[in-house]
Amino acid sequence: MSVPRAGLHADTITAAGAALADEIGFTELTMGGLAERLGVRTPSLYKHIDGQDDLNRRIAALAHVEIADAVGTATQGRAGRDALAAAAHALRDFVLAHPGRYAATLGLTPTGPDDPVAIAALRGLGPFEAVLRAYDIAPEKTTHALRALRSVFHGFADLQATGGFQWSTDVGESFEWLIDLIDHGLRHTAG
Amino acid sequence: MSVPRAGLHADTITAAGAALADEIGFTELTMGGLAERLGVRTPSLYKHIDGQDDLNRRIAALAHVEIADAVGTATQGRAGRDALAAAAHALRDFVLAHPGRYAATLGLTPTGPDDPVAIAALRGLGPFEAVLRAYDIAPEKTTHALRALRSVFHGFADLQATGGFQWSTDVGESFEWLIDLIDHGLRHTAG
DNA sequence: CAGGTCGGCTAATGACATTAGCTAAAAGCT
DNA sequence: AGCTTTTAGCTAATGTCATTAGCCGACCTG
Repeated sequence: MSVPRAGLHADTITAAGAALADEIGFTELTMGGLAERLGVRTPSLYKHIDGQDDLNRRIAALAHVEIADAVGTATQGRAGRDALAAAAHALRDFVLAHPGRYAATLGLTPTGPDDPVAIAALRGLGPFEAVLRAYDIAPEKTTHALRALRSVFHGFADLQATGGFQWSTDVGESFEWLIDLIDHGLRHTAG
Repeated sequence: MSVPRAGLHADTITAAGAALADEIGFTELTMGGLAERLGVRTPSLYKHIDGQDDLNRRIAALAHVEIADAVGTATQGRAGRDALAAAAHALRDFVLAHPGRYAATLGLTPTGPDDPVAIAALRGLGPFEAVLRAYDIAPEKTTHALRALRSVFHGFADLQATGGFQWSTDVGESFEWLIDLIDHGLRHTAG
């Protein structure tokens, strides 16, 4: 029986899993479905990844890195409200374009400081830190501001992605309003 | 064979499911585990609820109602920054005390306008609307402000519940700082 | 081309949700 | 009380999924 090799690798599998999750939803992602997508039998995946939890964490880490890249490039050469808006839009666009891999980042408890997910998540903070630099935030308050930014944008992106906004008023307009809210807040809470 | 009835009801099952989810985590909640907790065989649950998805939605609806109650009572007789802080703390306390049922509210797409989950979620907005009343928000901007509040507090609560804050600075302090940020933002974005 | 590693495979197991169909407990009626 | 009807438990069976064990040929190295 001839069984030519498929040339799989952990990264290929992760990328395919992320893409499939974007298509059918993260919760619908199964090992069997992913294997089929890759033209391979389910157990073959276990030669490269350690099971579904490992796959989920790899997808989450990938998403964190991609988000960091997107927000980073979006804010290049911008400052203040400009940078804030660019970062917010980049994150929101990412979530709308890739709801599956974004969902993978939620509800994951890091296993430890050396967890790839934790590392990627930390790296993802860099661009947001850069956005804050243009505001007059006391150094010891930077952590608070960082957490605030993360909360706000993830909260909005998440609620939109999961259909939390049922009523009719334009969501994009609400998003702009939220950016103004944060911009004003950052200016006046700096002290 | 004598089989005395257990006296189950959809509401009892929902309550037990919510409690169990708080203990072991929402994603670990299974029909079998819940049945065992209730001293009953798994298929018996199907006489009262329509399966796991139905159970999840019932738990989510319960959580929405409970959150609305908690935030509502917490903000009674308060206004402005006081009310804002009370609402934020009530929500955060709820999420920390009941992570399982809170998780049930996330990632659920409402099936329609008559979905109990959607109705409960809408009712959950009332208390937040009340908080906004003390701020000088133009009526046509109320929706934006409401969405902003929801995004901010859910974002923070969620990140904390799922361990998104890995580093050391006191989270409670960050929370107070966030409340100030929103308070200032609401005052200065009102126009 | 001989040998070893390793990536595919089939087969088996076990957890889980769900459905079908039985039976006895409760509830209602005369 | 006795009879009937409804219904809430049950056992048994099915199907989906993740995971493990173990085989065997493909590829690399000499």
